Amino acid sequence: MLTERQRMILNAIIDDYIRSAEPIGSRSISKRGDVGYSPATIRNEMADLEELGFLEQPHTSAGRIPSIKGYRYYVDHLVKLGEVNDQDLTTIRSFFAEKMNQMEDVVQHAATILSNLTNYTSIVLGPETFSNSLKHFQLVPISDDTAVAIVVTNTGHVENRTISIPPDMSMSDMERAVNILNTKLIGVPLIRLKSKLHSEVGQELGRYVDQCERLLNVLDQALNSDEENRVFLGGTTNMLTQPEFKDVDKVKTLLDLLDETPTLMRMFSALPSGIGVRIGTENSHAAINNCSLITATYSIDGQSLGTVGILGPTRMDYGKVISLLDVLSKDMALLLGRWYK
Amino acid sequence: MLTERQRMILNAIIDDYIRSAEPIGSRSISKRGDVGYSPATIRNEMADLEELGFLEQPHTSAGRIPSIKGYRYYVDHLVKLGEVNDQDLTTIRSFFAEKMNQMEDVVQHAATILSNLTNYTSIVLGPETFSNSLKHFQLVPISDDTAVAIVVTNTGHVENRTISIPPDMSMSDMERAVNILNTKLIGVPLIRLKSKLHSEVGQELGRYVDQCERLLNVLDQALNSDEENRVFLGGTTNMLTQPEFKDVDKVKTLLDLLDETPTLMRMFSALPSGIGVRIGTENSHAAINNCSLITATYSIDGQSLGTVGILGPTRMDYGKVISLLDVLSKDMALLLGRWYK
DNA sequence: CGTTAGCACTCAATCATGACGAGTGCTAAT
DNA sequence: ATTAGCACTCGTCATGATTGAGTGCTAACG
Repeated sequence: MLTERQRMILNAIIDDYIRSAEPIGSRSISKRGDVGYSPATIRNEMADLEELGFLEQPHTSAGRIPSIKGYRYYVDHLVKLGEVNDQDLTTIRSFFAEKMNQMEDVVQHAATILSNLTNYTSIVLGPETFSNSLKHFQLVPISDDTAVAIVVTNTGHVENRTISIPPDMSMSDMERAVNILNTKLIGVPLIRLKSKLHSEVGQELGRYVDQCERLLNVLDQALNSDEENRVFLGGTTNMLTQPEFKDVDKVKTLLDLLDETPTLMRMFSALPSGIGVRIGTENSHAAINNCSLITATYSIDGQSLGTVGILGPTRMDYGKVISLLDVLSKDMALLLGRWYK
Repeated sequence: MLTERQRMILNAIIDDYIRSAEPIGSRSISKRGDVGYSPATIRNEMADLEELGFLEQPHTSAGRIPSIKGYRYYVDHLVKLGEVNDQDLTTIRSFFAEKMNQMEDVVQHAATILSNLTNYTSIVLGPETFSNSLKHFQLVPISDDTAVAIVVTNTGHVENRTISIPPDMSMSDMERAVNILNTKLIGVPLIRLKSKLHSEVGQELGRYVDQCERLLNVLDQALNSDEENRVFLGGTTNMLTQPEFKDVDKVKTLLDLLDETPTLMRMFSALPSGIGVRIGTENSHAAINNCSLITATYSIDGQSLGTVGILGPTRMDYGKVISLLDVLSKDMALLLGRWYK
C-alpha cells in the first residue's frame, strides 16, 4: 500500500512530531541524517501521504502533522518497541521492592511509577474482586445497635460496613448467625453471595435465629461490594505540561472525566486483553478525542485480573509507553501473586 | 479606625468585586442604590482607603481591588453571615439522608456537597483514628505463609494489612497469640498500641508462643495506621472555572499541592478550633497565596475530631462559605455520632 | 466645610497594518 | 526520477493609533 520511502518519511514525521509538538516541514525531514532526499522530493511524498489520509495540514503554509489514520499506521506497522530504558527498569524494580502490605498499595504504586516515568496520566484498574470467594465473615459489635460487618476474601481483600443491629437481637443469636453464615458461605464467589444468602442460607438461619429477615436485609445491603474503588490514578496533572492542554477548558473536561470513576470503569470494561491502543477519536468518549489510551491487561495463571493504562495526547511516545506497560504489567502480576496463591 | 462611610464603601467594593472579579470603579459604587454619594466623593474615600492599605490599584487608570488587609477587615468586621439558603439546606439534608454504611462515605459526601454548593474546592479531614481504642484484633490466614491482620477500633474503623506468617508457626500458636493480644490490648488507644505491644505483651506472649519475636515485628510494621487516608477532596476542578486560574501553570501548582496529602495534613494540623479563615499570604504555602482557606472543626461531645474546609480564590464568598461550613460541620458531627456513641 | 461637577491625564485593551519567515506547490532543468 | 528555483500562502509578531474606563485635582456649590 505504501512504498518503502513513504513509510520511512511517515515514520520520520511522526517521530519528530512526537518530540516537537509542532508541524513538521519538508526541510527538517530532509536534514535528518537518515533520509537522503531533498526537501522537494519529501514535499511530493508528503502531498501523496496527505492525499492518502495519513497526514494533515493545519493551514496552507504550515508543515504536516499526523492524522489519526497516520498514527494508526505508525502503531500497527512502523513503531519499534525498544527495550525499556535501564534506568527506568531499576526505578520500577526499586519502587516495587518496597514492602507492601496491601494489594491496593501495589496498584497505587504501579500508577505512580507509570506516570512518573512517562509524564502522562496513568489509569490502573486493580484486581477485580467479584470472582473472589468468601474466606471469612464476621460481625464485631461496636455499640448496642451497631456492628461492623467484615468480609475477607480468598485473596485477602477486606471489605467492611457498619450495619444496624435489629433491636431485640441477642448476642447469642448473632453469634449463631455468624457461625451459620461462615459454614454455609465460605468458598462462595462474592458475586453469588447475595442470591445464595437468600435462597439457601435464609431458611437454615430462620430455624435458629429470630429477627432473621431483618438481619438478612441489612447484610444484603452491606454486601454490595464497591467496584468503584478499583480505579487508581497517577499523574493527573502531568497533562497540564503538554502543549495541547494550554487551554484551561480542555483541561477541565479531561480532569472531570478522570474524576468520574464509573465512566472510567465502563471505558476499561471493553478492552482487548494484552496491549490495546486507542487513538484519538477511536476513543468513545468525546473528552479524550485528542488523546490516546494505551492499555495492558495483567493476569495470573492465565486469568486476566485488571488493566494498567496510560492516557496521553495523541502525540504520544507510543514505543516507549507500550514497552513500559508490557514490562510493568508483568512485574505487577508477579507481585500480586503473593495474594493469589 | 475607619469612619462609618469608609466601612460602607469598603464593604460595597468587596461585595462587588467578589461577584465580578474585576477592579471596581468609583462610578459603579456610586450607582448602587445603597450609597448616596457621587463618584468624586467615593474616589476621595477610595484614595484614603488605599493609603490605609485596604485597597490596591492594579494600575493607575483601573478601579480598586481589595488587599489582603482589606479582606481581613471585611471578614473580621463587615461580612454578614446570612442564613444558609433554604435550597442549599435541603440539598445537604437530602444528601445526608442517604443510608451510609461507612464513616468514609459520610466524609466523602460532605466534601462533595461542599464543593457542589460553593463551586470551590473542598478539603475535609476525616475523624482522626489514633485516639480510638482497639476493639477487636484478628488474623485470617489466606495461604500457607500469609495472613490478613484486621484491626477494629471502638468507632468501627477497620484497618487491614497482609502479613507474612513466620515459617514453622503453627495454627494453634497463631490462635493463642491472637487470644492473648485480644485480652491484653482491647481498650488500648491505637497510638499506644505499638509500645504496649513490645513492653507488656511481648513477655506474656513469649511464654506461650514460639517465633514470638518475628510475629511481633510483623505486627509492629502492620500497625502503622495510615493517617493519610483521612484527607478527602471535592470539586478539585472547580478552581478551573475561576478567572484567577486562567493560567495553566497556576492550576498545576495548585492541583499538585492538592495531590500531596502529607502537606495538606500539615496545613490542617495548625488550625484553630471552630471557624478559621486564612486569606492569601496568611497561608503558609506559596501555592495558595492567592487563595483563601476557610475551615471549621467538627466535634462530638466537645472533642474535636476533624476539619471541613473550603479552598477558593481570595475573592471568595466569605459570608456564604462560613455559614455553610458552620451548618455542615454540625450536621456532619450529628451523623458521625452513630459511630461514636 | 463637606460635596460634587468638570477636566486633563493615564493606561490596558483592541484593532488594523505591515514585515517576516516557515513552508508549500509547481515548473523546468538535471 | 530527482532537485533547484520561484511565486505564493498564511500564521506570528511588533508597531502604532484609537478607545474607553477610571483616576486625581481643582474649583464651584449649598
